[in-house]
Amino acid sequence: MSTIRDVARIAAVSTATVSRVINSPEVVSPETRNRVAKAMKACRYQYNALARGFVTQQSYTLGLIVPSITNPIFAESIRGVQDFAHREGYQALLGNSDYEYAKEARLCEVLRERQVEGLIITTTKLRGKVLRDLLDDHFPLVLLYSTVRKGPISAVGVDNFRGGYSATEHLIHLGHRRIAMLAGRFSFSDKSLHRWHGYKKCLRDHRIPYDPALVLQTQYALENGREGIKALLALEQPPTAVFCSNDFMAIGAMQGAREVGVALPEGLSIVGFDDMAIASYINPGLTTIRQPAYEMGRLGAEILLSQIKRRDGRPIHKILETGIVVRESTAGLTVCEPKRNSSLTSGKHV
Amino acid sequence: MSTIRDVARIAAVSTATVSRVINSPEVVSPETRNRVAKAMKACRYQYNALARGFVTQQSYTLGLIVPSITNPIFAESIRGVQDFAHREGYQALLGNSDYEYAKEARLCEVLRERQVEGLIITTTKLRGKVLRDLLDDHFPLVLLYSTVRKGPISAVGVDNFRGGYSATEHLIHLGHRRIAMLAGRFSFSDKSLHRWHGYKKCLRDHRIPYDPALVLQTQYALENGREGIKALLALEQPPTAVFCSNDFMAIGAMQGAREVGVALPEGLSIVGFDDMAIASYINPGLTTIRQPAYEMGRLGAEILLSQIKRRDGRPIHKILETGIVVRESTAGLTVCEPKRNSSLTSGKHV
DNA sequence: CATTTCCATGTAAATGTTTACATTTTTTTA
DNA sequence: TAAAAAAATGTAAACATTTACATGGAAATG
Repeated sequence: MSTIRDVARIAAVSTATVSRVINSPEVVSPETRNRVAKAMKACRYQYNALARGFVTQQSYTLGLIVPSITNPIFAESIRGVQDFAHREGYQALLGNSDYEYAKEARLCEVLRERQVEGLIITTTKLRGKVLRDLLDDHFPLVLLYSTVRKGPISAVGVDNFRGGYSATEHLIHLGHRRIAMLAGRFSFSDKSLHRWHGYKKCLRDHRIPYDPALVLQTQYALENGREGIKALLALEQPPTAVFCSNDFMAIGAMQGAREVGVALPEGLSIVGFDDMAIASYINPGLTTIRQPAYEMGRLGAEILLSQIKRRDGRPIHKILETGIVVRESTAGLTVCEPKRNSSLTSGKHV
Repeated sequence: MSTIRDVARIAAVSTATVSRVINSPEVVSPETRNRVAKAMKACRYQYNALARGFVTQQSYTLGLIVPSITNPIFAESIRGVQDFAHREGYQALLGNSDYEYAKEARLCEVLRERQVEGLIITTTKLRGKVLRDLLDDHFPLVLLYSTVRKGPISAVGVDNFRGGYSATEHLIHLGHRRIAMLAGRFSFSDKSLHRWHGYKKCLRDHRIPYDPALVLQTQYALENGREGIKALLALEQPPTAVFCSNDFMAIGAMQGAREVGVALPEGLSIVGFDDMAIASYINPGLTTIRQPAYEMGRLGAEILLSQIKRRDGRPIHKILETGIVVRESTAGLTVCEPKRNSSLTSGKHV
């Protein structure tokens, strides 16, 4: 691979001049500029951005850690981050934590070794060594899908409490009283915890007793929704509606309900969280709480880059709006409950 | 940020020794090793992997370009690439081409400037300047979701022809004769082209006349499937079955069919391609051609890294197996066709 | 015409590691 | 115990750029 030196030799100028035609061509005379351009072609010169980063002490790289790249909601956020970052000349090194704190920690380490200028993390543990170390070093950092609204770390997220509240309220307005929740594990996901708080508060506001048996903590995948709903429907007093911590769980729950013969939405109303693109394409269409995933990523990148530029800035916290999207997976409580229950216990349905 | 030099000074050794305790600790005496370790702690030393890459001329980074990160099938492949790459100490810089050749070209450029040691690309244009340049420079390169089985570029993919053939054959065996295809645009996607060839060949083998009116080229997203199927169902002689170039289109087609009142699967059988995780969770479950997406990514990374290690190696081509996964979105031709048609033209259905 | 200003270019140091080679110290061998 | 071998450490150059500063010549100014 040829270097700036080769180009300089061929064009009979100094390396400084070559560097100048690359970085500020207007400052070098047209003739030399031309000569250098030709020399570059002649030796198939390839610019080395790493070497530049090495001397300018800027890698123009940022790190991005999400729990699961296979979840389209995070994929959208990744797009948001990349779109903004690319426009500013930055690239992103992407990592999956798989909702595991150890992987998150390891990723932080290798990304920092690679001199990322900042990190965007959807963290699995808000009070862990990872974030503390980053903070101690005043390392530019933005939390995504965050629940924090103040404190030293910049963060962008949505109002999960309110999202949980709206979801539950929607179900209550439809006449439901026995409302279950399929929640992500609170220990990995403070988001899920906040949604649960919203759910509980809404029940209380409507004088519906909270029944812990109706709340199941599991993981965020399709199969967890499927198994979770089966467990709930097998209860002595099964729910007539369920609020799921994300759309995967909700879609899993739909399938699980179908498998035990519960008709949707008559036999069970389901609300999800996220509003992934596919939510309006499944049958019945999924009622869900919309999160502006792309926008969250974009904004996260914007905040991070501003933070990188002026490292003394105050932390920024942004809470984006969610909204309930009502589709066909939720319906009023019409069917006679006892009947459904008795048929459920018999284990066969139509 | 403190450097190896600071550590050396504190531990009263040379920088070479510090480097040695980092890279081959066994070669330095336990006492010095200890002293150096302490010094590192003392000045909060952070290893700079970029500086190392600079001197060793290895970035331990590879570039990965996919058409759409929001498609879970590609997300799975990304995971496959990352899992293998990380194990070998590599990181991946990820880029989205959005199925646009210009973006693909631009990404190649910036990734090469960043000294990625190799590229894994799901290309949108097999015979373009991008790949030619890469090839001319003997740049380590692996094509993913590739249709090529020979030639100078390493590639891993599936047998798209056969996939298209199986999908069509399945529909024919169910009794369908009017089988449409919702295809990705052949100009961006040679995969789609090959699937179409499989589809045509299968029709011919079963003496079913090929009707170009039943083949629609569109993009790969949900809404394209939805609109596409509506166009097809509005034909004078609508299809009774449709083979879609990916699962998004198929799921979109389901929704589109529902919207014009066609019952699934009785009124229309649908076959997808990919077998994304959600395919077995929707209703009806999607019959589709399975692609080993994760494995493809993993294998691509493996081939690329082997290529990086010995750059003289012969190109490697791997064709992975697909298989049809039969679910509920396809059914035998039972309903009387004319009846459905007449009701279709009236525009209202149950 | 002498001085100042400006423009274009060159010089050389700096960035944080690794590593071939050299040197010193310790251990083994005869 | 001297010589040889092995182990531990040091020296310094190299990697591809950028950039502060220097330099020389041309244009502008008095």
